[in-house]
Amino acid sequence: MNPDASGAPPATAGKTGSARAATRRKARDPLAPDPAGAQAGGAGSAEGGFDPHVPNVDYGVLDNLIGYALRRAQIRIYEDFVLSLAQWQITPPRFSALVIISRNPHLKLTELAHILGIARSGAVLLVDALEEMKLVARRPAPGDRRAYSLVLTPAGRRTLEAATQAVVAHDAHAGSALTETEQATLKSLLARLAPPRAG
Amino acid sequence: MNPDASGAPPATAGKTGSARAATRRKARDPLAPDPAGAQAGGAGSAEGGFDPHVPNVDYGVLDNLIGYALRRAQIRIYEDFVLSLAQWQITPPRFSALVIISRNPHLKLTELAHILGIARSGAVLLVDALEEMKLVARRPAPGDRRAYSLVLTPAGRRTLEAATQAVVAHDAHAGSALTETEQATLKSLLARLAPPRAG
DNA sequence: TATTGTTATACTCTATAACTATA
DNA sequence: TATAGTTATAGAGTATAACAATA
Repeated sequence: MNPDASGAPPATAGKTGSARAATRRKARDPLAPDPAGAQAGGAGSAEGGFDPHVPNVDYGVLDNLIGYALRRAQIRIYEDFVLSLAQWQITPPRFSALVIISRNPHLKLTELAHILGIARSGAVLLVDALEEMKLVARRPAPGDRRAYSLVLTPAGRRTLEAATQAVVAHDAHAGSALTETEQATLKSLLARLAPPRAG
Repeated sequence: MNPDASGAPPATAGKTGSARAATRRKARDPLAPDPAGAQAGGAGSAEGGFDPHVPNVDYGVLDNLIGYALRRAQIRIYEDFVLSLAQWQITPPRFSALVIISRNPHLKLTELAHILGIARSGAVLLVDALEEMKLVARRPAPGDRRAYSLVLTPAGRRTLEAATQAVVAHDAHAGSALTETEQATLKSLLARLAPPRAG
């Protein structure tokens, strides 16, 4: 199934002495091929590449919905976000993971999964990729030989710093049509949207 | 590949007299199984089920980004949106398609694909599902025997009306913490976000 | 030759469930 | 028995490319 599952030899056979001493395999490359150009509906997003708001089309209720306006804006920004990180082979989930690991070192995989809101199995794949890129390292978790303790490598810190600059610039561009005050208003309104359901 | 590609017999062999007189096959069921409960990271969304904002976690830059606030809000709303349509087996892309077809009858498949921002092949699958649900019909396109003309069936109109009510209610709930004025402000700010890139 | 709808195929992302080694 | 990480498998969504019928 995996394009490189074929002959990839056991990489790091003998590890320092923690967890599974697993035979890490190579992770694949979410944005390497991308023969088309656009990203939104392609590999990176999966959201459904909605809505350039085609002229002379009646969008009906859709145009009255906050949710739809949100979605539209989010898709536009998301595309650009992906592009701004493409040069480092960093996808949005990877970026989030790097930031979280950076600010909360020594998380375990399960904790990372929980924070990112994904399944553990997904976190494994994510960390596999980041580890192969030499940005993140699995370290033995003190006191629990089942677990890993995730940290950024020096290269990871450097890359994250550069990527963060790009992201911040991207975000500034996204909001560039708004004043500082308006941006603050927007954030505060967004935070008050769809209050977490009680049930 | 398709779970029900096995024995599904040719449905409508002889059609009225347009397009391919194709042998339509059954479409699958995006939200029928859903053994878990939550939708966000599951089948419906694909966005990555981010971010319940776990306490005692440092989110670093993420908390300063408009894009991230947007994403967060969008995911929360999206989950709820999916749930509010689940009883009709209508997913967000299906809802959009129904609305678009309703407001712009007699679109061709290719036009629908363009409006929705998806590939033609995806539109085929989408319409397959809606047709099988008896909500949409392919009619011969006058003047072009290659093409179909998409219309809502009576059942499609009824279902769309009910679903629209649910969606509107959902949207009202999503914005319920905001005043009317604030909602208007939010929409206007969103519309000004990430202006379509010139290039 | 171009276009419409279709089909086949592939790839990404995510999830669940079973498995292992620890606890 | 429960938990951490892993692996296998499956399902939804999208895309590209090739094809038949028609323009």
